[in-house]
Amino acid sequence: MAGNQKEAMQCECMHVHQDMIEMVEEHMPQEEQLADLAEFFRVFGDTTRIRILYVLMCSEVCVCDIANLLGMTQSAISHQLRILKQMDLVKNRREGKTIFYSLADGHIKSILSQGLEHINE
Amino acid sequence: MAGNQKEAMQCECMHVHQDMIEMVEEHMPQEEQLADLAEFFRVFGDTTRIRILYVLMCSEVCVCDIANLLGMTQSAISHQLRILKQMDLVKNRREGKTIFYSLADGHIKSILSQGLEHINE
DNA sequence: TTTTCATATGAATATCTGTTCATGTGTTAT
DNA sequence: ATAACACATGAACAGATATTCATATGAAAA
Repeated sequence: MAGNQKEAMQCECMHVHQDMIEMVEEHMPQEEQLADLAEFFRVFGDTTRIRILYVLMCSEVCVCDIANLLGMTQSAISHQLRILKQMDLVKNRREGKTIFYSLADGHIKSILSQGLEHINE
Repeated sequence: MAGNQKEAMQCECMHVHQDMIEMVEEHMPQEEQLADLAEFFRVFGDTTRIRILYVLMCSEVCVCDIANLLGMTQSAISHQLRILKQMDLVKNRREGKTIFYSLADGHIKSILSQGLEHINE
C-alpha cells in the first residue's frame, strides 16, 4: 500500500452529483476495513501461497511434505505458512516433532474458485 | 512471484502417501493458471484499487471525479485504472474529452463481499 | 491552428515482498 | 545431558509495486 492521501489536484471538471457523492461515501467501507480487505486478498496474490492452499485442500500436511511437494525450501514454506496463519486461512496442530497444517476455513475453496471462474472468462 | 523452484532439501520425513501426492497433483491447477490466479487476486490487494472498485459499484465515473473522491492525483488513479482494465475488471467509454469508467463484471461485487465476510469472521 | 482540458504514460524513487542463509526453539531418541 | 530432527524466525538481498513528476495524446473550444 502507499495511499499518501495527498490533496487532489484541483480539477475544473466536476461531473459528480451530490447524491452520487453521498451514495459512494455511504457504500464505501471504513478505512480500516479497506486495509484489512486489501491485506486479505494480497495473501492470495502469490503463487506459492496459492499452491500451499491447494495442497491443504486435499489433505492435512506437514511443513516438510509441503516443501517437498512444491519443490521449495522448508524455510520459504514456513515463512508463507506464517502469513497464511496470521490471516486465519490455515491452522496447525503438533504431533511430536511434526506440525500438521490444514485449512482453517471452508470457503477458501470458493474464493479460489471464483477467481478461476473470472480468469477463465 | 518468486518461485525459484530450487531443489527441495532432502528431508528424512516423508509422511506423504503416494495416493495423497497423486490427489494433490490432480487437483493442483496448471502453472499458468496459478500465475493468472495470483495476478488476479493481487489486483484486489491494494486499497486504492479496492476503493476505485467501490466507487464504480455505485456509478459510472470519470477519472477526474475518482481522483477527487479518493483525494489522490489523477496520475495515480490513471495508473491504477490501467491495471484494473488490463485485468478486465473495468471498462471505459469516451464522451468528448472525458472518459467514463465502470465495472466490467457483475461478480466483482461478490468477490469483495466474500472477502469482507471472511475478515469479519 | 492554437490553446485548453481530460486522460495516459514513461522514468525515477521509495517502499514493500519473497526467498535465502544462518540460527533459534521445541520435541524425541540415545 | 546430548544429539538429531522438524519447524520457526531475524537479517539481508533481489525483485516487484505504487506514487510522483514531467510530458505526451486526443478532443473540443477559441
